[in-house]
Amino acid sequence: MSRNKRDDLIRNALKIFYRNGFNATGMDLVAKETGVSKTSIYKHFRTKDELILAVLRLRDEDFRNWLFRRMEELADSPAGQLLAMFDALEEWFEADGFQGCMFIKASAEFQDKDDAINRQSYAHKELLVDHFARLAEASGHESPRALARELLILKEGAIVIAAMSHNPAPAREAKAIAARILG
Amino acid sequence: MSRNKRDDLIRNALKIFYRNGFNATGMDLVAKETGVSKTSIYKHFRTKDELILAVLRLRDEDFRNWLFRRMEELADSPAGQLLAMFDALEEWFEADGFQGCMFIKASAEFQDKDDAINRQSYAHKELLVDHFARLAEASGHESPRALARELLILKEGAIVIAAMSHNPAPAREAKAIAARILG
DNA sequence: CCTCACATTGACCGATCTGTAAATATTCTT
DNA sequence: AAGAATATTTACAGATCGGTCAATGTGAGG
Repeated sequence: MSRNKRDDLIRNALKIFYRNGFNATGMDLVAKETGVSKTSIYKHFRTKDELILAVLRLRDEDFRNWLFRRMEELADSPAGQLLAMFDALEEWFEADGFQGCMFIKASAEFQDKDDAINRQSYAHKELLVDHFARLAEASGHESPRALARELLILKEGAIVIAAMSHNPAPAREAKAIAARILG
Repeated sequence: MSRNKRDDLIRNALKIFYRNGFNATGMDLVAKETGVSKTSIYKHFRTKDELILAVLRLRDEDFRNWLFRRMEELADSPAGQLLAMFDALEEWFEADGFQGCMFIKASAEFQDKDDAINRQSYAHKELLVDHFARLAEASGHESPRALARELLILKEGAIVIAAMSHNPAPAREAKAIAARILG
């Protein structure tokens, strides 16, 4: 299987897991929907967990690329970008197929502290904080790390409530808070 | 089975589902750990989903009772109680067996918009908002509902990050934000 | 003590779970 | 084109899934 086909497999598996959940999705369904037989899948991933980890790596890249680029498109200054994050989130919440944060859901289903899926899910959040902290520092804020962690809390809270309520409003509500702590 | 035994069953099932997850916990395990045979369980709950709904009803009562009482114990004024919520959360995050919010996890595993489990999970959050809004109104705040929704976002964000990172710090960080928007 | 209603049980059902083995296509090298 | 190496498939294994049934245990009323 070429690298390309393997990437297609991961990308298709991502859609299925995001739509259906991890434990609720059997490998038979993954095989059927991706058009790749189970044996071939297991040639490249020793276990279902390894496939999930590969899916989460792809999701991490995709999501950070999308979010950071969108923040740049929506604002010029670092502080403006941090605020614009919530506009980007609102677009996401309104998009077809929005089902909440894949990492929160992965962490919820694989909640063992030492589970690789759990650790990798939190690593994604740490990468977000790193980026927020860089922007906060560039904007001349004192204690950029603390600000970055506060923004992460706002972002995750907005995602969780938007996903549960099927309503994008939490993006604006979180933005209102962010505007106050950024000003 | 007496009402008492039925309640015991629900309470024990709660512990198992909270520790193990919903889809990952089979009814055979529930039967074994509660000491009640599967047939007896299914006499009282027609499906696993109905048992889960009963578990979530109990959790809703338990959690709101605990949180609201703890807020009252920690502060007198309505505004003080809203701020003290984050101290109560910190205690929860530090407690043995803390595994995040059961409703967020239920919503993550049963994400269908029309799923009863999903709707009941969000209903719990709405009850929290109602209480926050009453306190916000009693504290003389303008737009108490908006403030209540903002506090909910802070609370959920703190829970999610605390659960993923196995670190209670988000409680203090969320409290710092709350102090600013309450002042 | 006997009976009847009910609670509870171990065994079981078909479906589905993750993962694998043997057999078949396909591709690459020479 | 021949043969080695690699991909892929079908079929299946053993375990577990949610849920059920026939048989047993139990307690109250006569």
